Amino acid sequence: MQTTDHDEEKAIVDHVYEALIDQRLAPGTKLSESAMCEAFGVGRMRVRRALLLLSNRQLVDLVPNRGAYVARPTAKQARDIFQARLLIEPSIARFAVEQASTAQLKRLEAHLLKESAAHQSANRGEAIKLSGQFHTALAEMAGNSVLEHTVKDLVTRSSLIIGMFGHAGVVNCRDDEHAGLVQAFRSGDANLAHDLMALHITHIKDHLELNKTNQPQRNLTELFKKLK
Amino acid sequence: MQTTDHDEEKAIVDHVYEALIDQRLAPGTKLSESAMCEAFGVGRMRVRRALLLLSNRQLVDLVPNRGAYVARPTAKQARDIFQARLLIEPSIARFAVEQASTAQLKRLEAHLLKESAAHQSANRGEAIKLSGQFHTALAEMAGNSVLEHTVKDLVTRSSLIIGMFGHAGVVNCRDDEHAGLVQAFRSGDANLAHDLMALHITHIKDHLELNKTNQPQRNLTELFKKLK
DNA sequence: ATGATGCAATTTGTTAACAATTTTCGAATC
DNA sequence: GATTCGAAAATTGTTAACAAATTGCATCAT
Repeated sequence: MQTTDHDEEKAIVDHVYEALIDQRLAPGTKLSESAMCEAFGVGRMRVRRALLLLSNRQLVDLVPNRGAYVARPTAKQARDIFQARLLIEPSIARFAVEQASTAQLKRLEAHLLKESAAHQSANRGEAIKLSGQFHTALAEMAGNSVLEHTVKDLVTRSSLIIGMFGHAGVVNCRDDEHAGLVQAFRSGDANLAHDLMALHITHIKDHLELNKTNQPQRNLTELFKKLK
Repeated sequence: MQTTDHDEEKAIVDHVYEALIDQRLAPGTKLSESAMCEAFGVGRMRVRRALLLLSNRQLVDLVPNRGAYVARPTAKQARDIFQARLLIEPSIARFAVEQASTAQLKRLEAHLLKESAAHQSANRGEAIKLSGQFHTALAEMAGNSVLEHTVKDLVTRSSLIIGMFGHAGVVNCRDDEHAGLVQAFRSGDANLAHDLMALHITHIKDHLELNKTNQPQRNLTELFKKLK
């Protein structure tokens, strides 16, 4: 299978997803065409199409004549997203337990180990990245491509939400809750996995400050840096 | 607020959604750029971007150097889609009952009347259109934009699935089941709406023939093989 | 007829130039 | 010093020409 045309922009989109999950791209960040062209070594058309796809997933705001900006979810959107996650992901966990092969379970265990290590070594960046990937990994294991893509979008947008509404210093997922979920996998208890996931998502949501007046912009931190 | 740039291609995308739900665009239909340009009276770029967005929602297959074709869901995709609908839409129905304003309820009643009329007058095209819209209308009423968009995609893809795997002459939704749902709305019984929706989706799915040998294509090549 | 071959015509993909808008920055003014 | 204005620069949006691939069709040979 030769490299088709769409692979390049798919790669761009995937890289942006990853950067968002890892919280390396903050809400409101401008994604200028020239910068993207340089970053990925691609023509303007490819960048343009990638940005269109990202905006279609509501990860990027495309402002006419002003360019592309990493989306800044509203409190309402945040509530909708977590309501959706609370509806979908517990069942994902259930399906994943029911469908998991031993190889998949093994990979999940390995993932959890890396995640715990990152937490213990206070490697915040790595911890954020791995805890986001935990949820998408489960969605893959459930074996339903529709739910997998939906959850991937929701998890990615959740990273933006945490960037907008999370307290400073608080990591998005507590790894011990992930550990509990993996334990449910080991014992093959689908119902337990379901309930633990529901609890887990509720906890993530409860650590947000959605009622805080719509934070105008968090870019203030960046502005302060520049003032220095 | 003036008409922005993206409105045009958004309009194209919306029109295609509608045509797919109404089953006026069959799976496999070629959507050539020139034809689309003519149909919507826009430049090639707009068409191109609209097709990219549709392919991103898996409603269109973009084949390199060969153009865009209305997607032909596989049996696996069909199962995934209905599993997702069975997971999401009953809760949508519950939320909708809980959130519905009297104005919304009134519109739903009006919709049901039109739907019944279309059924009784054997207006197949109109009946298909309205029964598809019933589900998206409920998703709107639930007040969650994430779930609304997700359901809209799933319902649209379901129309393609019915075009692929449904028996000839069978309409996708039975209007009496929609009537039952509206009755649950009248009585404000959210749990009943939940269960009726679950039943309803199960019925739709059960009327498909997903196990039938993956209808490769009712294309001419397949017919030629059979003639031989 | 059937199938293969090659050339034209069509269709899709890409690039680059051009147009329109916004942003930047400095000078002029108060 | 702050503000306003305007032109230059930078950025985004659009168009059109060009390149590449596929399709259609006529021709030819079997």
